[in-house]
Amino acid sequence: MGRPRNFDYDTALLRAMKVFWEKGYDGASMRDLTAAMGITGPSLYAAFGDKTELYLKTIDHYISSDACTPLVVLERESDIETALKEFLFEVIRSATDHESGAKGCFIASSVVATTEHVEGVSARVNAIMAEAEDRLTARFQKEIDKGNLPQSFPARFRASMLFDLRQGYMFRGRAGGSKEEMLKDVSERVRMLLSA
Amino acid sequence: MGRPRNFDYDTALLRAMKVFWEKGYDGASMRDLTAAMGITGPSLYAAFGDKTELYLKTIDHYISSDACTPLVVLERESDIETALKEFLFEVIRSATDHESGAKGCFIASSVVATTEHVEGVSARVNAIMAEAEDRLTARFQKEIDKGNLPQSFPARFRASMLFDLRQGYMFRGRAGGSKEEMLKDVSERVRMLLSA
DNA sequence: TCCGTTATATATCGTTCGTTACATATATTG
DNA sequence: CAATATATGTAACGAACGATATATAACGGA
Repeated sequence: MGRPRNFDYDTALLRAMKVFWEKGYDGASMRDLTAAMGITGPSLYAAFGDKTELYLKTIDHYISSDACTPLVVLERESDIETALKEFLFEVIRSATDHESGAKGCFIASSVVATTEHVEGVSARVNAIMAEAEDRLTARFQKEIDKGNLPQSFPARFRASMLFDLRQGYMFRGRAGGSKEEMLKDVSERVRMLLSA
Repeated sequence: MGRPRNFDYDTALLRAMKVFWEKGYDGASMRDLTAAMGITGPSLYAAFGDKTELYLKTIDHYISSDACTPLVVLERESDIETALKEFLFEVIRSATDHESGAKGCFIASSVVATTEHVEGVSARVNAIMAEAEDRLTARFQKEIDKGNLPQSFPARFRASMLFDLRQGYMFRGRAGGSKEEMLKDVSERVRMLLSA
């Protein structure tokens, strides 16, 4: 009941995320946000709450969509070597070619800077880290259980290596590194990750 | 000639870095900065220029001191396995125990967010990345030349792996990860980095 | 068709922002 | 001891900040 809003909630949220991603929490002004979202201040407050609430909503959106895309790819592909390559392809793609136009990783490049300063950020960052490492570990463990991977390194160890390599790619993307350069040694990285 | 300043330039710069590191460029207000530096606004402007100039000076300071400490350790130690371990120890230490009290890496956790938005940042970030990768590569190449390291992976490849692992540690540090947890698998990471 | 409800647009609130005049204090130089 | 030069502290500038009061517009239900 009542007058319907004449903007799309998810589209507006995505545009807000792009602004926070590129300018950071403090660098993104309400005027930047309303301009990018195509709505007025009161509409923003009515739909998303204040600036901090909007910020947390963009983080939740990123976590539940963009951040897990590489994980889905990794879990879908049965061959571990192919799975790892496609995981890294997806990581590199999102670091350099995100649909929003922003570079790097929203969490690693922008959000993490506010962990101590904006309430609720730390919990979200730790949650997504834990989930990612668990799912990466499960994928390696599955391969070990099938006998396709030497036990010389534990699954959790390979997972944390892969997770940290991801941060490296995200840093490179944010710093302006090219997709082509990052793609160069994916095969060798996979070979090292699977080494005995 | 003229009245001497009654604060220490480098000490004030270090305190400014801590503020930028923890709060980011936009999150750090001039009042935050002057309070932490123990000086007044006009003194800050006279000694360091405006906010952006001060910011760039803190970046230069970090690059020329903190950022290269692990590299120095790596180059000093002759045994490659020990060198890599101590490099990672130093990375983990600076990610979790920096004298300023800030967590993570100033560049990776804060500065990189402003690459597109603050003039001069991008050039500095790219310069320090290039230097770091060159010095890491040189260290691995030296070992290959001595015949202590298989040529199965090129020196530059091992270097970029190590560099990206560093970003992972820095991310963990910023997110509140503990030193002890990070130290756990240093030995195994070194083993994998030296694998054939 | 009128009412209750929610969204929208305009205008503006008080606060904080980065920055700077201005006057004063403390050094060196002649 | 002047004269000059630089640093300091106080106070305040205009601009931009996050947030909102108010009035109007557009829907569903009675």
